[in-house]
Amino acid sequence: MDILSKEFFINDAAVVAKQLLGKILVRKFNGHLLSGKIVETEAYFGGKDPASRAYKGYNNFAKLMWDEPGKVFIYMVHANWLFNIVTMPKNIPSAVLIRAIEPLDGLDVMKTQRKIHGFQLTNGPGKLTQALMITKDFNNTDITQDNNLSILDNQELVKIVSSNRVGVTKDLRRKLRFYVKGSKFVSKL
DNA sequence: AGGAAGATCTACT
DNA sequence: GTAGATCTTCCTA
Repeated sequence: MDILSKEFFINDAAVVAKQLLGKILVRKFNGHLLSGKIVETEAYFGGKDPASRAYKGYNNFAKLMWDEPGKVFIYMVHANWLFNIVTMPKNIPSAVLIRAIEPLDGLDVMKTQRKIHGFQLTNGPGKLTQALMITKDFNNTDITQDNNLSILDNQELVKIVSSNRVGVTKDLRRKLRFYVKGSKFVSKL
């Protein structure tokens, strides 16, 4: 399986969000290999999107959304790191939020990272960053390069369900949340 | 210095 | 299932 190329992310955020479902997120950490299948994503745009960090125009905080496709964009919300990947060519603000993965490798390591026990390992944007040790340190790194964080292509076909985004009151008309149908690892049905 | 940020957990009905 | 308190960092005043 190959690492997703930069071209993969030069596309509409909603398109990339859908295509990311079923792909494998890989995190190398301290000699361990942690991986999981992406089962839930959300698309975020720029000025037209009230729920986006880029809504109010260019600012220091969300400036990475204007950066090159494939860049990692991490921000803290309510004591949780949220993991985004920038899409679209440079200077067009847009990104995909990874909301949930299905754990594949390194389950035991993930469990020790997460504070609480049980099966709720990676079924939420803040939970998967905890489990995979993704922090602000990854901001601005290129996910299309071979480093400690990358996404592998996967031929597996998944059934995609779209819905409204989670936790967003001022949402757009479009359905911008996507998840794998039937997966038990999504944050919410 | 203050506030806002669209998540998580716990405790309840 | 839902609701409310609280978590931590960064930006802007």
